[in-house]
Amino acid sequence: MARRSDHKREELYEMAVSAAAQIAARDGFRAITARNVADAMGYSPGTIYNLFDNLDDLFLHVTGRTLDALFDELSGFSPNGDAEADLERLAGIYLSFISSNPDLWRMVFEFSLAKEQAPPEWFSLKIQRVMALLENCIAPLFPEDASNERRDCARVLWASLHGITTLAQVGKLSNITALDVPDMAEILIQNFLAGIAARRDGVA
Amino acid sequence: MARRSDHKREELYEMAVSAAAQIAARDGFRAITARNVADAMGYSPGTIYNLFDNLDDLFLHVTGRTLDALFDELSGFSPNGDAEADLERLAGIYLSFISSNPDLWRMVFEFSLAKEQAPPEWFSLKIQRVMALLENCIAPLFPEDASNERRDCARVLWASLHGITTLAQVGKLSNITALDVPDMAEILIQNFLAGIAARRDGVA
DNA sequence: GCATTAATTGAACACTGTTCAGTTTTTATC
DNA sequence: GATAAAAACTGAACAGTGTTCAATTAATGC
Repeated sequence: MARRSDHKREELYEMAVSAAAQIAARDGFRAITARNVADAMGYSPGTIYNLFDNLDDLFLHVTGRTLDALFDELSGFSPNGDAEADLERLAGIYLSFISSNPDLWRMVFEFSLAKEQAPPEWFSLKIQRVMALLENCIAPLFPEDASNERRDCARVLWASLHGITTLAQVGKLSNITALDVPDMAEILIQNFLAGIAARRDGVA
Repeated sequence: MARRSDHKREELYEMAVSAAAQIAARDGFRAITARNVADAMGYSPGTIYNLFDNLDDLFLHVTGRTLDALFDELSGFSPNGDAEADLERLAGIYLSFISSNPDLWRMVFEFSLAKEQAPPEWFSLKIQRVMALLENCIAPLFPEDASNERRDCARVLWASLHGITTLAQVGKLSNITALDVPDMAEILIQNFLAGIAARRDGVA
């Protein structure tokens, strides 16, 4: 009862991550347990600890794959210079990705690493790729030498969008937040961009 | 080994909620377990199930108390009519509350109720109280008959602020979000309000 | 063919939320 | 005051969790 070698290490890794993702998508991410994933793979729990340091490590790889899927979804997008239209298109893709993978997306933020611990670099890079897309959209609103400001505004926008989506997902608040997510996103984008333009032109 | 009656029901409730809050503040909210809380109270685990339906119910009451504490903190505040200054003052109180009670605040959002289940009314009311304060701050920016729009904007602002604070707390992203929370909040508030003003005056 | 190394298991440990029969004390009734 | 009913409290129990690790087996290197 040992050493089967039906699969290579890479295959096992692949099986584990996609089994976990499937469980999360079907039964919620709390249903990802060592024994559940092992069963889905047709292996024993111990094998998972041969592939990953612990369950948190597995979670991290699942979220990594989720970020890749989002980037793939977004990579077909290219801005055409109208900041508001671009941003709303980008946000549309982003929001529909999230709403069709709610539990996978939630994992990205809820299974954070242990306190004080920085994420591995490959993980940070995955996030930066997405941020860069956003920055490109709003670039036309800024003078060329204001790259810092541009970056800061992109971050604020991203964080704000994130707040809108997470609040909507928390069932607790859904009746308070009667507006649906796309409407809220639109209000955010329109006003935030108008504000940037107005302040740039010294209107405010 | 039964029926001590050293404390009334109300006192027990109080003991349980504050023991749980203390544990969360000290060791993180994952350290709140039935046996931990019971030990801290000097009672047995079973007693907790005499007071609450289950641990989620206890969590809900802890977050209720957290919301009350926030409201108390905010209740000294009164707007003086300058929307931006008011909002930044309000956000300042809000942000400093969160940063001094990070784990308690995280609980408010991570221990959401079971899917599809609406929160009890008393819980929704606690949140609405906080929202109302925010709405009052930005009221001067809107014509009197635009109460819907005003409410929607307040919600978007709140959600956005929420996004900024949660992203900052997730250790994973703190190096990406190099800006600190108050700076991001300021960027959000300034641009969003300027946008509202500009759009109202037909500048955009 | 033999020794080494790697993969895989399943039992075990300490923990978790939750239930519930049993015990004790308080309260209500006569 | 005695007795019955109700309420409070316990601790053992159950099924689940993450994680470890000796034991077993198969593949590999020589």
